[in-house]
Amino acid sequence: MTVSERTGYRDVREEILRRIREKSWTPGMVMPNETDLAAELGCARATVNRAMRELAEEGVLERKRKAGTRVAAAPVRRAQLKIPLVRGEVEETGAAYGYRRLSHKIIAAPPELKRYMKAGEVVRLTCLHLADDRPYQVEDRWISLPGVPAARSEGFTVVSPNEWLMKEIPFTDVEVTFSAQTAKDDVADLLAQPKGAPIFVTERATWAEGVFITAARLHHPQTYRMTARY
Amino acid sequence: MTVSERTGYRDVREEILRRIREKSWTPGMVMPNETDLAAELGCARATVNRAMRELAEEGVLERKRKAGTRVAAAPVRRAQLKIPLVRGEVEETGAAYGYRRLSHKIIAAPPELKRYMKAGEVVRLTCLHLADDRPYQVEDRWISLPGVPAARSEGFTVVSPNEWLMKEIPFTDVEVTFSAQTAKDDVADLLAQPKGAPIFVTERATWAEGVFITAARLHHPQTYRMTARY
DNA sequence: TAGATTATTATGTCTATACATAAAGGATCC
DNA sequence: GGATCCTTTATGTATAGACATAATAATCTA
Repeated sequence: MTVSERTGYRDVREEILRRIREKSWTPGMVMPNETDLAAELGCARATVNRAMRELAEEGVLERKRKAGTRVAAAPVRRAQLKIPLVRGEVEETGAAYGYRRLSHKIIAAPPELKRYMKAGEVVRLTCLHLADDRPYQVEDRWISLPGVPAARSEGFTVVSPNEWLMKEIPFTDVEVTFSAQTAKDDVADLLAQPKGAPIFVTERATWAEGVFITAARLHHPQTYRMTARY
Repeated sequence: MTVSERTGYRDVREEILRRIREKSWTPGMVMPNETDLAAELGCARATVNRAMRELAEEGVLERKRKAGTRVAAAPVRRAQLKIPLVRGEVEETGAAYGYRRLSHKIIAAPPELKRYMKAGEVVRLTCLHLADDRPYQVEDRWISLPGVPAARSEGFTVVSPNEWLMKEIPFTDVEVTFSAQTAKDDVADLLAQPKGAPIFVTERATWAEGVFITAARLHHPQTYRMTARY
């Protein structure tokens, strides 16, 4: 038989959460230190450390050297948000993905990008992403030419800027913002929505090693949903 | 002087990202195993393990036992999304937080909750959250009485359901969904928005140890923004 | 040859130990 | 009283070694 399950970091994690729910440990309260808790639960300190560290990353615990670990008093939970590529998003629904470039020009960086780059040229694109030939998303895109010189000679007629950039400069740092907005007339037309329809807008800015690469504004028809689970 | 910085997991992390950006390692490609990379970089396997594990959690790498680690081919990046309490959200802007209960009754679980609970009663609430006496968010809330019996005797006139629940049942499991919707007339009125204004809607469902606790639908005026960074 | 069995391998995790480091708390000095 | 230094403490991280486990590859068997 020899059951003898030993306590792993998941067990420690669950035990901590259980004690919080049982109110043995209440928000704001300092909990035992790693060494003591490890001794109590019969495992190594590293095991307790991993459990506590992960819970702190999720916003459940607050940790400070010397001061110890406490249950978060005003918890700001942190969820993992999956950010797929448009193609993946469309294909997951079983639909066929389609892409169409609407406009393409090279211009001086407009004032809206001032936050990201002061001077220099950008590739300015508007694109349409399709699901089974029906409009799915309208994309406004700016690509920094100082940041991505190779973008000058690319037409983006076949490959979408997102996918091209993924191949060219993978795994950048990203900032994402979501908001609900009223469709401007042109966007509403493209998405086959009535004028003034609510639009779920995703704004993205990306950097590679501190250098600004690209900004995008993605417009989804109002049925769009974004899910996070934690 | 004795500089002799030793390579920590952050260094390994950066080194991996650098090689991907340099295209030494390309998407889909199998990269060296932990043991080899540790030897090459002059650190312990556990150090490489932590770096690789975290990158896999962020969606940059894909790992499988025996098969090894590869650069994600169709990466689904994962961002950390901060989910604060309404009060914190409001107070962060420097405004004074206010709360008003609009309606309160106990009813049988409506069909919209079928996904979460089949039978039993719920506390059905609508509330208004204020920033400096101006409407900030309209909340539709359902609390499962089988899940939270104590909610039956609570009036929620002073403390908002969110905060009451936080104290009563802290640190539950949550599922969040965001969408853009058109304001229904009553919600538009409450938020002092024109009819048909776009609304950013957050839907939340929470469980504690597998038991359904509560569902909420939070309506923000269209200016609302949600930011994730990664 | 198809299917079941076994070996191999890379990741997943735990342990004990060590040292680094941030920060609280106390001691000291003016 | 208040600024400065020192000590203590809990977390943060690195390491070597061990065993567990999933999944592939190789082997054997009917």
